[in-house]
Amino acid sequence: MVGLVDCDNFFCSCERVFRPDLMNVPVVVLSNNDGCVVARSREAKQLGVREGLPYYQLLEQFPSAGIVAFSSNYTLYGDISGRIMQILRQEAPDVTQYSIDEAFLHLDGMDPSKLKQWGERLCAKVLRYTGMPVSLGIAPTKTLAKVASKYAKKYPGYRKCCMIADRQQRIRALELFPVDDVWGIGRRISASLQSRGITNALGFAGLPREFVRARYHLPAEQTWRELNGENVIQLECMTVTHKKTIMTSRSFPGMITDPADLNTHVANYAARCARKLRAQQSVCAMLTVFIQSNRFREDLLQYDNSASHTFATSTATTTELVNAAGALLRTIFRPGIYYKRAGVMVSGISSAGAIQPDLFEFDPEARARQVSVSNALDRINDRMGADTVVLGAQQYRQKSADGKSVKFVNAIRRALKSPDYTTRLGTFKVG
DNA sequence: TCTGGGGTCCTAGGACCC
DNA sequence: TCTGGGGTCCTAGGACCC
Repeated sequence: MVGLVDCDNFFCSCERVFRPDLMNVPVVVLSNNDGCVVARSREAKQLGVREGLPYYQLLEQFPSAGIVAFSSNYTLYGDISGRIMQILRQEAPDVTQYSIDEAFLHLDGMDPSKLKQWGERLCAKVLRYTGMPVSLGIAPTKTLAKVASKYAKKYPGYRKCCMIADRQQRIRALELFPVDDVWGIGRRISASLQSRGITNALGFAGLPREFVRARYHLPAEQTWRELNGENVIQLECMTVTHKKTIMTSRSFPGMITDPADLNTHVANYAARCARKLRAQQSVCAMLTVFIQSNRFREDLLQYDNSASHTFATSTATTTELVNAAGALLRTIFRPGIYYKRAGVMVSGISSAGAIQPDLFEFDPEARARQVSVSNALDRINDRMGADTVVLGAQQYRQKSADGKSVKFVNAIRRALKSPDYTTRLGTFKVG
């Protein structure tokens, strides 16, 4: 059997851990720049707050609903996630973290007749130790465990743990389950199924396998098999060791026309990619920069372009990535465009221990210097706080009104951020 | 005024090879 | 008028996920 642990309204629940006064209050968490709603508490969902709703529209549509909004606080969420995973690893034989708020439990070898009770106790323990409500679905396959976890979440009678053990329970569960809620069935396939009159998961599972394969391709066929009780999605495959691409991108609070400003953003994204690469002991062979205008402003000239650079020798040093990104940006920058978003992506990722040096251009001493500079940056920033030391190209500047002085500004708007309760004692007051 | 960010895998089609 | 066949690799785009 497989278990799926899923935190209830994860980001909102994290905010509530240190704000128990919000326990029955509608809460939402916003994306970067306080742009859109990315998480909603149960109360907010009941009010009809859609996922992805722009914050300004939320204010317009729910002026007096008493909704409390937070900027996203990924430091807090990551830390709480780590604490939950730690408890799961203590209690379950084998755990695969699937996302920041989900983990699969490999439950072979455990007594099936005791799994339900064991699961209830596990969820209660996570709640007691971390303050986070979690739900657990147990079933023969991962896709069915996902189904079960949604029932566990929805109906209090399950005491946070729902198990699909035999054929009859499976049929019943799928019959009452909307097909568009099935893991692996997205918007497109769901729309196509609806047009054929298939609205629940059982209808999908009852289609001929060959038809599903031909019409919806391999991933949907795997979902079909999983719903029919065949375990095809392997836990091992999902154990993410090294990411194959790494991306850092942002939308800007306003719009940008100045190439120097744009360059500062791109330099920071490149530096962040370099940091992420080093964190997983990797190097990249290729770097891509992309810039975009504001797609919501149809009255403005639209522009969307990207360019890539291949390194002679794979690298993860901040200096090399920032330099390459700056050079690429100069090739695609077009004056007169109001830029809204930019990003840096690195790919061709391999292990830092197995670098293939370029035959003609490789300079071991220069490389060693770059690597030690990057390592020093990491050590300082780990200890003193992110972005304590950055390259000159990464500095955001804001001139004073008289133009005589320059100060640093935060590029991201996070006006409603909660304190980093669990990781930075100095940032909030007790009591 | 204000509209998120970061991934994975699959498939089709073109480039290229012998 | 005639102008092969079979294979691999790469890339862009689609679909999905959280």
